[in-house]
Amino acid sequence: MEIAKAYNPKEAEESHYQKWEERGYFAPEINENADAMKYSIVIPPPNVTGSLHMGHALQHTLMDALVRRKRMQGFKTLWLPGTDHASISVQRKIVEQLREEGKTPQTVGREEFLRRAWAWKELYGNTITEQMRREGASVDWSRHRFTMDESLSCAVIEVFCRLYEEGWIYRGKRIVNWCPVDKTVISDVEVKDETRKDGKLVYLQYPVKDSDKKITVATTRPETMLGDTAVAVNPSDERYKDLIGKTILLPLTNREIPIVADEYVDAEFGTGAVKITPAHDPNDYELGLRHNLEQLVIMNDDATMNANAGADFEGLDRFKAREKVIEQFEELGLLEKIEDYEISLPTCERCKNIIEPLLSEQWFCNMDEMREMALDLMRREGVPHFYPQIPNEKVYTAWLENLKDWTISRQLWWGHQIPAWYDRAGNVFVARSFEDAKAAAQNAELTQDNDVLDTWFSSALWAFSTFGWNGEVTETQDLNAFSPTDVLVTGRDIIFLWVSRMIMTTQKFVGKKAFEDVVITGTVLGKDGKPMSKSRKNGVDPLDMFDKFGVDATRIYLASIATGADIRWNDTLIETYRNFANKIWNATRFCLMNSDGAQVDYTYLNPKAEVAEIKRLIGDELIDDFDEEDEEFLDKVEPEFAKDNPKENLSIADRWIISRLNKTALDVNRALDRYEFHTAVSRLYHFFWDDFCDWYIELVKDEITSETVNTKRDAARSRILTILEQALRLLHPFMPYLTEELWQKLPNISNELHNAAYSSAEQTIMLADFPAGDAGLIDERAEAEMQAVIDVISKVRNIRAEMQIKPSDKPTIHIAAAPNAQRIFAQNEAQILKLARAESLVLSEKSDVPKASAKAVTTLAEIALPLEGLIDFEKEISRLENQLNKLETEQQRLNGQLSNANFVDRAPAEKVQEIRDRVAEIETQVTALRQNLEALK
RNA sequence: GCCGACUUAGCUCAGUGGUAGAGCGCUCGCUUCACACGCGAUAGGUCACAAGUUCAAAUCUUGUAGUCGGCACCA
Repeated sequence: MEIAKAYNPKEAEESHYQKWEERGYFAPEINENADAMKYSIVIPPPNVTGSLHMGHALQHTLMDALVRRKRMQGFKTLWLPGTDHASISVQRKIVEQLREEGKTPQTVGREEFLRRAWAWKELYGNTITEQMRREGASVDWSRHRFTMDESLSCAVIEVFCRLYEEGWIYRGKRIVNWCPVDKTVISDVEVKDETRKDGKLVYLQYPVKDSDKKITVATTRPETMLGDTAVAVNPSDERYKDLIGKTILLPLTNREIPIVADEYVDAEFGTGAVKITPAHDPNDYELGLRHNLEQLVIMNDDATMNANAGADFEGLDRFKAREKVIEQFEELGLLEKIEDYEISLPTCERCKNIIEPLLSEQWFCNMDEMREMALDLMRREGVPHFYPQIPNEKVYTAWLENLKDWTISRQLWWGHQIPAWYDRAGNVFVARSFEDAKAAAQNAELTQDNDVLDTWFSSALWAFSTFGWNGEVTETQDLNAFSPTDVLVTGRDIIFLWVSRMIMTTQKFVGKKAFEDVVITGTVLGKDGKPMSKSRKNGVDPLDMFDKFGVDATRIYLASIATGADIRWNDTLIETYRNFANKIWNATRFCLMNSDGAQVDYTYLNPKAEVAEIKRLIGDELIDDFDEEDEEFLDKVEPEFAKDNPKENLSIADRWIISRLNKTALDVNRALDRYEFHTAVSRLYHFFWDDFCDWYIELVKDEITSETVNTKRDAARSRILTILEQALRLLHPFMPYLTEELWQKLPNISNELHNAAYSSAEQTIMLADFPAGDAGLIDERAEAEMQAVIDVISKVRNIRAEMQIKPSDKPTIHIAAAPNAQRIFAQNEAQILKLARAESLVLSEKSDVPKASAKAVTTLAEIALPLEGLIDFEKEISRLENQLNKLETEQQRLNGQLSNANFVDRAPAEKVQEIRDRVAEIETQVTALRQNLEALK
């Protein structure tokens, strides 16, 4: 078989996804087992305006790994994809489009605006879904949902109406967060405080009427003084006591405003006197209500001043107005001072512009009932389980406990229009349809509320609206089959915006938990350690990474990040995994180049079958003496048995790699069960590279590449192929393309390797059974023996490197060891000679070699390489001293512990014994090294 | 102001009580018939600092410093 020398990701990425999708592997219906357990995840719906960024790539990688493993394990698996309609983003695009044509939303009207929005969504809305195909995301496209789909929209209407009818949703006039650029209100969670060191605190003097006194107030927003309707002081503040009840002549305006007393004012802070602007500040608003103050709105929706600000200011932008107010105060001699002041500015999370607190009539949702449901779920069942639990669970519950009403209306057109109608008198009729509203209004003439709902209002229903719940239909097959979902994988930034709200609404409307577990990923930071952003230009486009390193390398790199930890983007790390992909490719290439006469066949890998076969062969007369645990006995019968059964003849190396493989499989499964993706990746990386490539392939290489055709060689070829096949399956959830590409090339692959739930599907690694790992195949004896062999080879290599022995020089290796250790080395003589590049192996119980030898010790062996003429005695002495030093340091430390009576008395006996054993080992080695050194000196 | 996280090799990061780890980089040697995106061998760390608990602390407790995050406040 011709196979390229290096892995070319593009080739593999082109062909497989389409097949997987067309053949329905992503849909839960592929599962043929009627009793299969379900496994479901809903995707955090990306913005329909968006394109894939690193955060998506990370989250999708983790979700896909979870889903692919569960699918391979035979679960009826659904990963449901979708997009949300992103009110503000789309609105902004269409406004921009209109502006280029010299039009505005108002001139074209709502209908035309929405027509354009839908057209835009049709044209560009698939960008991200196409990119997800590139990622290899195994989502069920047949269940793709969009938040403005008809059924999901019905769900929104139903939920709004129910909450209204129950009194949770109401309309009212409040101070809200107004974004003057997007010209809409946004909710508290969409406001981001930005600390600015260059703020100014401006001290303004207000003259008191019928007095020559002035009151000084301080403000960071001087322009709002145009909307002041009072000055407040603390009632017990001696400085101002006599002024309470008097009147201020508000400069720059013709207005007179009262001086009021209120406990809210902190006499210690600033001047102790506060200007009150009820229509432009939440605290002032509350205070204004208490004192019955006028609420004077002085700004337009674009944050320019309106007529209430006075003719001098009308039309001016808020910041221009600020300058002008300061100038005029200065001219009037009423500007006391300006101080530098660190302030935190509320900014719009999306457009970064400064939010203006503004008095406005909006729809709100009181969350008290739903909040209690969510808190209750956490208190009683600990659901959802956050991964990592710290600090996410605490952040989540603390936020819920302090939850305020949610501003749900938006002054936008793209989205779910609020199902509220008004008659001419301004009476409101909330209803599921215009007809219902009209009936309720007794056929009065009605106009619908202009606003739409917050996009997050519909996203909040995602955990059940996606399964068909729409208010009218409240039970569907999918809802029963897949809800609650098993896990939600998302970013820290939307715990409040989305996760918590989804938990609350699902609890209230379906009476279920939305999901059991929540995995909170960290943030992928730019190379500068800051969050990636367009303005910083530190972003890394996942698609560029796919092109440069391949999808699989990018995926497994992302999965290698510790769960929940932030990671600084680093090209050299992704290169590691590109190299890893190439390593897998080449290991497979090697196996395939030597695969004549071989096939993937699990009967080659089962030492248990071997034992059973031995039992059968040795017959009845010996069966009574047979003991599986009796290693001596096995040693005796194995060679006999193997003579006739090359298929069942497992070497120590075979037993070792089988043991390592099964440990790996167990570890990978355990790690993924705990969402420790990085642990799983690390185990796979080191198993494949270190155990399989560096050792196993090298150990069996001679046998496999032998040109002598015989059953023994073919058995060895089959074994390595079978190990490889198992490794590919373990890697598949992280590296879907590479593993499918290679798996399909293996000989004797068929759907018989599938999990039982997929026996009719065409052969694909996607549906192969995921290795669970078999603790019974862990062979500690083989691992210890193999380790002894590896130690010897490593020590010899070390001597060779230090003594600068040419690769072509092949010394003789002398090993002094106990008889049973000698047996191990004898059994692996060929491998030791090859990997240590030696001519011959001499085994003995006692060391007896020429003085001109380089030496080393391992746990089980004393090694000597006679190097007549090659040895540099000085170098050898320092080499041995180096070894000795290390051992003696350890010896000292351990002896220190053992001589501590407290340790021996109080530490677990097991631990003490462990250390005693280790000391004994060290002593043997130290003695040998000392003797060697003596001999040299 | 409150709460929390982090500080480990030159760099980026794993590691929740018992011999300090990985990848990259550095040094040395290899065109060894899968792979130079490779192979082999080294070097490199008072685990931020201080005190405490413990037979034993990178790991638990407290404090200090620095970095970052969330919330509150923001006249």
